[in-house]
Amino acid sequence: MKDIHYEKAVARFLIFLDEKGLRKTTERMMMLEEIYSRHDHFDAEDLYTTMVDKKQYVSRATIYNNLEVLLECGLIRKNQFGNNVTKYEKAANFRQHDHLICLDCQQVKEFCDPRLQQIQKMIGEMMQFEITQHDLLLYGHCEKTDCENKKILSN
Amino acid sequence: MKDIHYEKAVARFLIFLDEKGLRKTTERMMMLEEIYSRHDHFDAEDLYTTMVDKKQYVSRATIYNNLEVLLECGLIRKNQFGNNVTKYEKAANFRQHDHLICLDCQQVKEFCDPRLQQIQKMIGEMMQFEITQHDLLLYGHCEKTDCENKKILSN
DNA sequence: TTTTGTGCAAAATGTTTGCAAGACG
DNA sequence: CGTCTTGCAAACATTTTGCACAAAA
Repeated sequence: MKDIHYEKAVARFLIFLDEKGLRKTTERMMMLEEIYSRHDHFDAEDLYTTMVDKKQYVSRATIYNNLEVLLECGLIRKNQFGNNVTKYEKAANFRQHDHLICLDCQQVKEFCDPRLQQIQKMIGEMMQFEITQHDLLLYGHCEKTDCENKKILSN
Repeated sequence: MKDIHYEKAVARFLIFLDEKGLRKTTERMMMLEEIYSRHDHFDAEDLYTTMVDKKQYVSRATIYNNLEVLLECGLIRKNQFGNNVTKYEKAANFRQHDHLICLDCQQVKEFCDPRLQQIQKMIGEMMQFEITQHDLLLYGHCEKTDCENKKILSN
């Protein structure tokens, strides 16, 4: 749990809070710890319920507020996989990657492709945009035998 | 307005409705016509208000229902550009394209890159997914002089 | 005439906001 | 202490649902 990524994230967060004149609150540190112990794509409600279950009491308002702070600090990444729910994942120290979503069982896999950086650069020049980030979503059907039931899961 | 794309869309829609045993209602045909006369990325509410303004009375429930039908028929495409609003655009007879979004003024531009098809194919084989579609979002800052004000527009 | 589709209003979902009370610096 | 942050509940925005009535086939 207390791995190197988490330690680095804490350090970075503290510096960020200081630079922005924001306070180091228990809630913020608890959220960072919880997020860095997860390996999934979660939404605000997931985070809220897990934390409450673990007796790490934090209100929804605080969750929403600080997801914004963590996002601005670059410690988490925001995603939307086709439905209207905003999903997050920890971000620092990990390679840029993109997502592959199964339309039947909603599982999300990750992959990397270096060509995307080239595309991003080329399109930016061509369209006269300063592109800061990309997000490639591939949708399809996975090969799990128990998938074709089209179960509706939340992730 | 009554261009070739629209005519083809109508034909395709009628066949689709017939095959699925769905009915050809006034509301469905009005929606298709309105959508094919637009050239933007709109949401359910945009469509609702425009149609009501034009005295093409359709309820919100009907809008939502039939956006699903049109989507399944492949006549429209669904998008989410970072906020929690589902945007749509007409789809038939147009080349696959992707989107470039300005984080300041929210304008959306379109582009094509053939390499994406290759990436899609390769990743599908590698990850053992049958990939049916992709969606590449590039985010950045456009070069409009009046953009940096970070105006909040809806599109 | 039999269903499917529509419209309305209520409910459900996800997120934001206002404000009093609490905690950080 | 002053101010930022939290927690609660109410407000909001978007989408879904239940049901009576209308209209395709």
